[in-house]
Amino acid sequence: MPELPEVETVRRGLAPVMEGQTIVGVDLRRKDLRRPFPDNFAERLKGRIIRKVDRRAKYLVVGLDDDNSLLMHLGMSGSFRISSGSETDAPGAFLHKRGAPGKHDHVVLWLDAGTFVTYNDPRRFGSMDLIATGSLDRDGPLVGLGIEPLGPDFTPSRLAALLSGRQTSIKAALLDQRLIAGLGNIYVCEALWRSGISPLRSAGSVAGSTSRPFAALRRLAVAIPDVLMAAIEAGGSSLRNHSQTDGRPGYFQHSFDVYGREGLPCRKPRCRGTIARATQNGRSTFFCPVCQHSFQRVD
DNA sequence: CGGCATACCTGCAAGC
DNA sequence: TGCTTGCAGGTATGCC
Repeated sequence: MPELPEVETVRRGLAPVMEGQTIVGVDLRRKDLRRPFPDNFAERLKGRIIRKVDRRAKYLVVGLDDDNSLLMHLGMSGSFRISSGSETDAPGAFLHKRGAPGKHDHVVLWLDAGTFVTYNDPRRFGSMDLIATGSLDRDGPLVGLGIEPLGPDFTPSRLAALLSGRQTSIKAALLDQRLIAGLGNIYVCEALWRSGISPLRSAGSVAGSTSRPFAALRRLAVAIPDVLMAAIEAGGSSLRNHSQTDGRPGYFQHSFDVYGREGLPCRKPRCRGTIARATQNGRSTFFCPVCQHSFQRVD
C-alpha cells in the first residue's frame, strides 16, 4: 500500500471530484474485500451527499450528510480511478460502455456530476466501513491509532515518550500503528537512513529520556515528517500496484534513498557504504551498515 | 501486555 | 517458453 503519502495523494485527487456531490448509484461487484462490506452498504450510500474527504493515518475518511463516515483503507494494492460518464448513464451503463470491467474493480460510485469513482484492489487487503461520525474515536478501525506524523502532536519529546523503554527494534516500533499512525515499510527505512540510525537498534536505546531526548531521536523526529512531506510533494510514491487517481502510474519510486537499493552505494555524502538488506519481523529492511550505526542491536 | 509469527490474496519477477 | 518459488507497501489474530 500506499503509505501515508500515497493515501494523502489519493485524498487530494478524490476530494475535488467527490466533495459536494451526491452518490446516485453504487455498484458493489463482490460482497467483501478483506472483510465483508457493512450490511446494506450500497443502500446506505445511495442518495448521500459527500461533505468532506479527509485522511487519518492511512485511512480515507469520507464524511456523509447522514452523519456517517465512509472509512476506506487501500490495503497493499488498492487504487481509485476517476472517469466521466454522462448524466443519463447508470452505473451498469458505464461498465457496458467500457467493455468488460477491470478484473479487480470491486466498487463503483456514481456521482451526480456524471463522475465514476472506481475502487480496484487485486489483493483485496483493503477495507470499507460505515461508522457514525461522532463515534469515530470509540468505534471502528480508527480506534487506537497513534499520533499523526504530520500533526502538531508529533514532537521530539512526544516521540521519545512513545519509544522510551521499548525493547523492540526501532524499525518495528515505527511500524506500529498504535504508536505512530501512517508509516509503512518504505518510509520507516527512509527516515532511519536519513537519521543515521540502525533499524536493528532497540527503540528505547534511540529515545533517551522524554525530557532530554538523544540527538538521534531528535534527528528522527525531523526526518519522519521531512520524508513524508517530500513524498507528498513528489505526488506520493508508487510501486507496481499503486496508481494515482487519474491512472498515471506513479512517481516516487526512483527517488528512494535506501528502500530497494540492496547492493548499491549509499547516497549519504562521503559515505562509502553499500546498502544491505535484513529481515525484521518478517519484512525486508534496507539500511547502510556504515552510516547507520549498529550498536545496541536487537538481534 | 509486549513481541513475534502467521494468515489473508493475487501478481509479478527471477530462476530453473 | 513454461513451470515453480519467493516476494510485495497492509492489518488482524493468536500464541508465548
